[in-house]
Amino acid sequence: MAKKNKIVEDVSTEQKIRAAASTVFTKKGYAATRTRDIAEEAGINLALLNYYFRSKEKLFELIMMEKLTSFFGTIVPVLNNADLSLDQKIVAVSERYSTMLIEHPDLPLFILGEVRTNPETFANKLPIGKALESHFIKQLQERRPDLHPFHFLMNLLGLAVFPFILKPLLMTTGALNEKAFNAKIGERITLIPKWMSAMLKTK
Amino acid sequence: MAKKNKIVEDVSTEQKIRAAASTVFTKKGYAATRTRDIAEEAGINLALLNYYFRSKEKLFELIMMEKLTSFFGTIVPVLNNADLSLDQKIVAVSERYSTMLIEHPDLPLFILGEVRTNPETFANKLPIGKALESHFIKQLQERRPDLHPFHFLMNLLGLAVFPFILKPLLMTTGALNEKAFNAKIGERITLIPKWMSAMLKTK
DNA sequence: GTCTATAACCTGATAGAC
DNA sequence: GTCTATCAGGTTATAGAC
Repeated sequence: MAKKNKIVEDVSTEQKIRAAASTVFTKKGYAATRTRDIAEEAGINLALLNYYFRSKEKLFELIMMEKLTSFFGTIVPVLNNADLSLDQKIVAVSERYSTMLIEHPDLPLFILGEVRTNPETFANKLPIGKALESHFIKQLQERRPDLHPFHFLMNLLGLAVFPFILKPLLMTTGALNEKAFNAKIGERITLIPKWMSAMLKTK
Repeated sequence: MAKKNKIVEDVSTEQKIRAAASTVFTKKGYAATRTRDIAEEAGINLALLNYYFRSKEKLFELIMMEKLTSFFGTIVPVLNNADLSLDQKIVAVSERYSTMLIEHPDLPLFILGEVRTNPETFANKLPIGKALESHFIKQLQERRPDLHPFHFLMNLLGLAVFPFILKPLLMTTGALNEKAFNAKIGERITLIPKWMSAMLKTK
C-alpha cells in the first residue's frame, strides 16, 4: 500500500514545478512571472526551482517547447496528410483546434505574445515553412488558383483561433461566462467548415 | 527663424516621453518594459519620466487609454450608425480596421495581451456592451435570426484583426516581409465583405 | 533533496545640485 | 527643467546547514 500510495499521490517535485510553471507562465507571460509565483503555485521551496531547472529562463524554454508542440502539432500533421481531401482537412483542423483550445484556452495568446516580445528567440523554431509547403496548400491551389493560400489559411486559423484571443476581453466585461463561451466554440466546430466552404465558392 | 525652428524642431520633453512610451509599451508590453527603455528611446534623462508622469504606472495608463480609444473608436461608431445598412457596416469595418491596423499593427496584441495579464483593471473600461447592443446586432438578427451575433461579429473581427495577431510570428520566420504583408491586407479590404456576404447566405 | 539565509543584481523612484 | 547620485524594494540565484 505504501508503494501504491507513492505512485498515486507522490507527484515528483520536478513534476510539480513543471506543472506550476506551465500554469503561471501561460497565464502571465514570461516577464510578469516571478519565480516566487511558480514556487508558491507548486507548493515548494523557491530554491528547488533552481536546483531542478538551473534558472527561470531554462525552465521557461522547456515549457515553451511543450506549448509550441501543442500549438503546431495539432495542425501541421493534418495539413500534410495526403490521405485527406481539402474538405476533410478543413473539418479536421476546425475540430482539433476547437477541442484542443477549449482545454488550453490561453495557449494562443501566450505563444503569440512571447513571440512578439522576443522575436529573435523563435526565428528558427517555428514550423511555418511546413504549413506553407504543405499538401493542404497544393490542394488549395488546385481548387482555387486565383485565391492566395495566405488568405485561406489565415481565415481558417482566424475562425478557429481568434475567439480564444478575444476570450480574456469577453470574460472581464462579463459579456460571457466560461460555459457559454465553450458552448459557442462547440457550435463553431461544425459552422467553420460550412463558412470555409462558402468562401471557396465565392468568386 | 529662431521661433520657427522652435515650433518645428522642439518637440517638448513631455511629448518625447509620451511617444517613446507608446512605442516601447506597445512593442514589449507593460511588464517587459523598463522605464530606462523608455528614457533611452526618448533620448531623455530617466528622472524626467517621473518628473512629468509621476510613475511608470501612471504613464502606462495614459498610453493605454489612447490605445483603447484607437482600437474601439475605429469600430463602435460604425456599429452604432443607424444610417448604414448591414452590408455598408461590414464594408466600413473591414476598411477602417485594415487601414488603421496597417498604421498600428501591434495594437491588437498589445491590448489583448495586457487584458490577459491584468483583467481586473479593464473590467469597466471596455465598450463591449456598446458592441453587443449595437444597431449592427439588431440588423443582423433581422437578417439571420438563426445565426447568433456572437459568431458573426467574431468572424468579422477575426478576418480583419487576426492577421495582425499572427504578424510577429510570420515576420520572425521570414515567411513574409512587411511590404508583402501589407499588400495582402490591402487585398483583404475588399475580400472580407465578400466572404462575410457568403457567410450570410450560408444556411 | 530540501530548507534558510543571503548574495548579487536590477528596477522604479527621489533628493538635491545646477 | 534637467542632470547625477543614490536609495529602497524586489527578484533571481546560490551557499551552506540539515
